[in-house]
Amino acid sequence: MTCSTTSHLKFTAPRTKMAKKRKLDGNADVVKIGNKTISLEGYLSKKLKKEAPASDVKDERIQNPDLPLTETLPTVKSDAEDQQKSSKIPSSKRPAGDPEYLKTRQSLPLWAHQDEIRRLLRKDDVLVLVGETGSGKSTQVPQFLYQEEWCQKKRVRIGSQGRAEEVTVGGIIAITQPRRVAATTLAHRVSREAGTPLTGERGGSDKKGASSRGLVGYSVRFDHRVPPGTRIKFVTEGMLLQELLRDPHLRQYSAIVVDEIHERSVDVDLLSGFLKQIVSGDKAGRGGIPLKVVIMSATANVESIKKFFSGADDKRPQTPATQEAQPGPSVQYLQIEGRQYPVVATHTPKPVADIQETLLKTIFKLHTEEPLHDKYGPNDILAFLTGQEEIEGAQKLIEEYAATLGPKVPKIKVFPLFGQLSMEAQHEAFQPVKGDFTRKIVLATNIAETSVTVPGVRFVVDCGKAKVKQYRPRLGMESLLAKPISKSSAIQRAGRAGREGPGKCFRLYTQETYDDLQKTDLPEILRTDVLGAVLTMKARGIDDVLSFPLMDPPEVESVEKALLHLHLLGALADDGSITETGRKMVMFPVTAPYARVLLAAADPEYDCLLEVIDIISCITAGDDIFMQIQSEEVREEVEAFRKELSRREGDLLTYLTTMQLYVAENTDRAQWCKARRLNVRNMKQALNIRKQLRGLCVKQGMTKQPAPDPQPFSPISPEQADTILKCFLKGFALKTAMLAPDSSYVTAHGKHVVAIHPSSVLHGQKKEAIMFLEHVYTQKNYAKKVSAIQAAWIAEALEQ
DNA sequence: TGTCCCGGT
Repeated sequence: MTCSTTSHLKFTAPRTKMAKKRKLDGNADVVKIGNKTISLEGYLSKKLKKEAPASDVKDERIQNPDLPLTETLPTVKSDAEDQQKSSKIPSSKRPAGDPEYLKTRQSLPLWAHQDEIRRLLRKDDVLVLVGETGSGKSTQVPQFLYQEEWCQKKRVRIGSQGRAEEVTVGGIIAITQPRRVAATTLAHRVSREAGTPLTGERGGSDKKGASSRGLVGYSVRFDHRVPPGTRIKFVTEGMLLQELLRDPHLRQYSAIVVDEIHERSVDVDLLSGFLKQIVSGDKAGRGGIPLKVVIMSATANVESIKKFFSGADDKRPQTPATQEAQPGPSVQYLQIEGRQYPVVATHTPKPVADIQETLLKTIFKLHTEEPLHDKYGPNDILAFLTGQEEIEGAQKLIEEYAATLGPKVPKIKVFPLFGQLSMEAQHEAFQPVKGDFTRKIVLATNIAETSVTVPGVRFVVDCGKAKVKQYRPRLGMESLLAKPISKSSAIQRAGRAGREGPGKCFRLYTQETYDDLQKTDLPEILRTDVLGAVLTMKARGIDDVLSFPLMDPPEVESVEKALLHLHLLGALADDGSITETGRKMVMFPVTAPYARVLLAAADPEYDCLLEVIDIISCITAGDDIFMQIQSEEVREEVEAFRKELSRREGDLLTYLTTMQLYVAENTDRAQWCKARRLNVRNMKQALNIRKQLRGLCVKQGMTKQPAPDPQPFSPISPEQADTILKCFLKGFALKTAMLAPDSSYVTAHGKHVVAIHPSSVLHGQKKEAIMFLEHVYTQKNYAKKVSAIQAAWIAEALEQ
């Protein structure tokens, strides 16, 4: 047999070398790593190579295969009415936009639809807009609308004759985003397109450009740029919910554009409910001026969303309130093509037994058969896996096998990509790979599905699963397990191969498995503890939370559990109305139990507010400020440093010591973190949260202005430690466990066996009783953020 | 005795 294909040649060359180098029991097609043996035999042979390709598996073209890929420039015909309207605005007041960007804007699929969008919103108040990836909806829609007549600021009289007041309504369009980076980068992009500056903290407190007016602004936590004259404001969903506390009628806005609604965060579900109430209400709170709502989705299954806003879907129990509700508004609908290259998806002919093995084979088959570059750019590979452990295992396998390949085979560089990775390590995965003769392979979790875009990707490998957190209200705990993804998620993953040129997606599951996938993911509100959602509603004036409009209402039992829990925390009175305590709790950007602990800490009985703020700042800053240590050598080295941080009372006091030493360190905090393997990004975030919480507590009169940093470090006494832990029990009385005779921990509430998670400083230790802030089922029932407490404290805490 | 999908106020 002659080796006629180059790819085969490429593989034959390294085999002898690999055999020499790795001494693999005489079988060159076997890779042995740890206790795992993977056979590549057959797969790389010509025989199988003829069978494997797409001929015997079904192909599926994803997203507009017929779309012309050449950029067409539609001629824009503005109608007479439009020209007349815009000519009334003095040209000096009409930002023309930056001509440099005009050509690019005109090439967007959305550009040709701008008159239609304006017309639909003049007619009705709600528009559902489906625009697939690359349509330009997030940047263009607000620019099309802000000069509309209905979008101008107006003075109106509000209230009955006796106590009428004149207020300003409208003038600004808000565009909500699920993530901070999206809100800030979109704002920068639109301000450049508009040719106006994006400067000024809260309308101009910084020196440079403080007085310069701008069209575009943004507002996310810890970062606000709203120049005077802002008409288009990008915000996170959570930020707009927060504004809703102060201004229930959203009076400063003429329109709210809800972007990426298909992601279905709890925040966007709540926001949709409030927006539905505003658009279908009597508008008295806005002086009769309507609020326009544009709902934007990247996926086309919006039937339920349309029904929700038009009121045709009333799933709520029939109560006097729902029966009297007015008929909903009419909802306009528009679908716009995306600008994606076609992606061909292939499925495996048979179910895959070993994901790692099939992943390795798929990647090396691609690597040897496909060119490194083509006219569209690099041909890199992005693989979707479930978690850190799987990614690191796969990386090791790929690197070991790649090292055995001969000099004629292109090199491979593997980049892991998951949330807990440092900023620099994540950044590396986005850079073009160094060296012409190298292919980039990114092994990612779901972070690459929505949160970040890896450039250069033309091949996607999809394992078909993702880890999903699910709350179990009956058990009061959550699970984090790998589950099959939805069809919509599979399509989204495949689409990542078609951003820069025609792509291919290799699904490591069968066509049949794909066909059986759920159409969409379960929205977060059905997978999470609704405690926070219920408190959010109560604080915004919703008395009967069960009749609040939600696209997917949680089970009544879950809501009732949350109401009881809030009552136990003192946020709700016996009649279900919100208490003073509850109103104070929602002011804090932390979950209800933490907010309760903050309030208790200000009580003279405990008097440990600054300490509690330090602890809560560390906990809510990210997954964990302590990074996991891989190798044994590093562990010994780091343990020496970490010893001075850890406290025998457990994780909470360890966090406190860490924060106190961190702020006392005044030479090189980054280096200090590095030596202790602390996540620098999370520590900086913790410091931001600490500053915000301190500010809020001062404002609430809970404490006087704390002394500025750096303060000298003085360790907490055992008595003070007891007080702090008792204070945390005010929020976490139910999350406690006692040591049983068989050395297991049994929870006080529910009598479940829990194990102390290996990330805890108390892992492997036996204490009389423990308190834990998190309860997650993964491999086992794990207790996380654990502290040692006295058994007597549990009864004491439960009595209150 | 051995570990963590992604976001957000």
